[in-house]
Amino acid sequence: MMKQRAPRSITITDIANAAGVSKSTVSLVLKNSPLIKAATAEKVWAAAHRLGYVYNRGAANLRHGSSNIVGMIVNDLTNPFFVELLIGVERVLLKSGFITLLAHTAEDSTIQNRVLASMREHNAAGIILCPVLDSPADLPAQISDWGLPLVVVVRQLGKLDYDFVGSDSCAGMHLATEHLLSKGHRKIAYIGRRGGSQVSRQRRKGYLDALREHGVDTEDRWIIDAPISSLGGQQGIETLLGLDDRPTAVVCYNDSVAMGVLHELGNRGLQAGRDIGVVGFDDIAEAAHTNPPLTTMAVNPQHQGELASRLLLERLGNRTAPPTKHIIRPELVVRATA
Amino acid sequence: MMKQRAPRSITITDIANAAGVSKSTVSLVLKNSPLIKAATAEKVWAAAHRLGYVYNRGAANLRHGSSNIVGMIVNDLTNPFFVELLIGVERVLLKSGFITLLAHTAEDSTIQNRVLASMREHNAAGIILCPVLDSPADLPAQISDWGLPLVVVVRQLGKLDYDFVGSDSCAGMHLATEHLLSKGHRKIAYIGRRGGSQVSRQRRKGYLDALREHGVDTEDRWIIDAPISSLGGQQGIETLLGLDDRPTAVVCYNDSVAMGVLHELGNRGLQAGRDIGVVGFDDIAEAAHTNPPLTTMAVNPQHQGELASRLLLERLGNRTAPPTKHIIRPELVVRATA
DNA sequence: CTGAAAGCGCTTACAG
DNA sequence: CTGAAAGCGCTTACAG
Repeated sequence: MMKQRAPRSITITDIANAAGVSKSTVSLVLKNSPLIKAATAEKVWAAAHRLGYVYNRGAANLRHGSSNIVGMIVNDLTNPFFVELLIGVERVLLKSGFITLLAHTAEDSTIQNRVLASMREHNAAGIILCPVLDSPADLPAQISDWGLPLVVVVRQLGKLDYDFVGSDSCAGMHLATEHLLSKGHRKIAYIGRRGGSQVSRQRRKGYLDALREHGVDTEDRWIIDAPISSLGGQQGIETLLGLDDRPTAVVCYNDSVAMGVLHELGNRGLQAGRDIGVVGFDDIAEAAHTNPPLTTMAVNPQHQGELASRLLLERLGNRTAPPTKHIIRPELVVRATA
Repeated sequence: MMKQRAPRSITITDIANAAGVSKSTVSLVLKNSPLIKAATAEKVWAAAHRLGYVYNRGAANLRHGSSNIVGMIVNDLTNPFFVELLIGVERVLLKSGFITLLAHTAEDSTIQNRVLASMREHNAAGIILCPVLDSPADLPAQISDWGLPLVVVVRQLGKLDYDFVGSDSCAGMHLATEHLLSKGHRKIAYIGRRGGSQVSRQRRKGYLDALREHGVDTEDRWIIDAPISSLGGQQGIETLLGLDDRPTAVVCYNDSVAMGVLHELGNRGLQAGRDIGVVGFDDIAEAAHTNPPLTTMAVNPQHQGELASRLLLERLGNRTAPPTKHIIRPELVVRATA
């Protein structure tokens, strides 16, 4: 393999000279303009290939003041939910001729700000943002004021006056809890974040509402404040099992938490579905392959990713249309844990 | 929130006018050149902030013929191994002022080619590539010939005459198999791809070598050809359990496969570690939280990602240095499954 | 210490 | 149907 300093690259001027036409003509040919005579176009293409021409998208972007780069900002790639979301986003973007500038904030708002600034400097065509937990409510407005088309995913920030794709956490948890209720459970615990984000509050609210509507009491001790992760699930179920008045079922903030619960149950020789009911939220791909397979609420993250990209693409076409919201209604997927 | 057409953006010319200096001076100030008098610099910064200036990195890149975009091409984000790798890559790149253009090929070489071309058009500073399975052996040479600095990760392609970060699959599987041997197992199966990539062959070779060296026979039927996924693991162990002469342990191509095995075992009321030995490969984060916790070979994907970025950064600084290879030696992590 | 000028590689009116 | 010219926002010698 030859390693070498990148030689001065071939430009449309080189092609123009080689083909005996003007730069303008070359430019027109490259974008398949119908203005150009077929014979001329052929000559130009031939020269371009012969010279090994590579289109310089940066230069073109500078000239016409736009770009085909979309910034995707994700807070937690450690959670498969967001990976599936990303895959959905990437797929439709690529198909539409866009390319994805990815940033992972790891729930750190300093990184989020830095990354946003960087995407702005790179003149991104638009942003798909899954904001970090403590994002200011006016972040969407701010980004819009920069002139950057934006779609927010998963986590709502303040009032929904921007394009948004997410799921109905409250309705989902309501359904999940009712499923447990319908299976005869009356002592139903919850593992998730107590305070914090809208999503957290909505999910807990769905759980609480369902219990109340069915006249079922809950113990405050059964509502566990734990990190949103497999580890959080482990700790949560550990606490619950240590109680003298144990719940018979538990609804988990999401599948990651539920997987932690399943794991800890397994450690203790207990089995979800037989010894204790467990339901998750998200229906990530692994949920079908846990042990035992997880009953959960499907929100189709990949589809949400696709929706988000399409929304952004539409927004690119019409900057002044009123904002669109896609709120996925979660669907119960009954497997073995409840 | 005000939605509006992006107004003509503020440029250094605007700042120059506002601050009463020349464009050249503004440019120098923006890059903190020591040439400029402090008082002048201050005046310029003030004007820049007042006007809400945003640096146009594309224009700068065009002018000085470089960029701070690094292309990262990943074949399977569905496998947490690659996500951890990506996180490592992203972290050091961001810290060094670079930004990651991500592409997910989903093991499709058409997408890989398209994405490579796109990154070239975007004038990426360099590429970190985890190639799809059927990539041509001369792909690294080709990319280098384009003048694009490259580091290949995980999967070696042809001869190693390029920067590379990966792990020693053969040694790793050798260790994994010896661990099982040391636990008294003599009937040891393997679940992975039979043909295919270098990595596949190396892993199988490590397994076979270890058995041979210890004078232990294997049955051809115990070497299962299965997809590299949780599902593949399920299918593999299903086949093995259906045999009249069952193995007592199984070494898995990677943790995803092992997790499938664990799951299927659970379905049948069997327990890894007690009823059958299981060892994985990669030590992804979940491996510590499977049920039971997975014994596996640690190769620290996040660290590999960091190494890859650093290698690329070094390569950017010196295009002619001889290629560097980092081959991680896998380490046995004994947990509960063997 | 600062400014005038040229140019990175492209596109876009405008002529003809 | 094609070409000459201007310009996107920046940086880089070169003067002074």
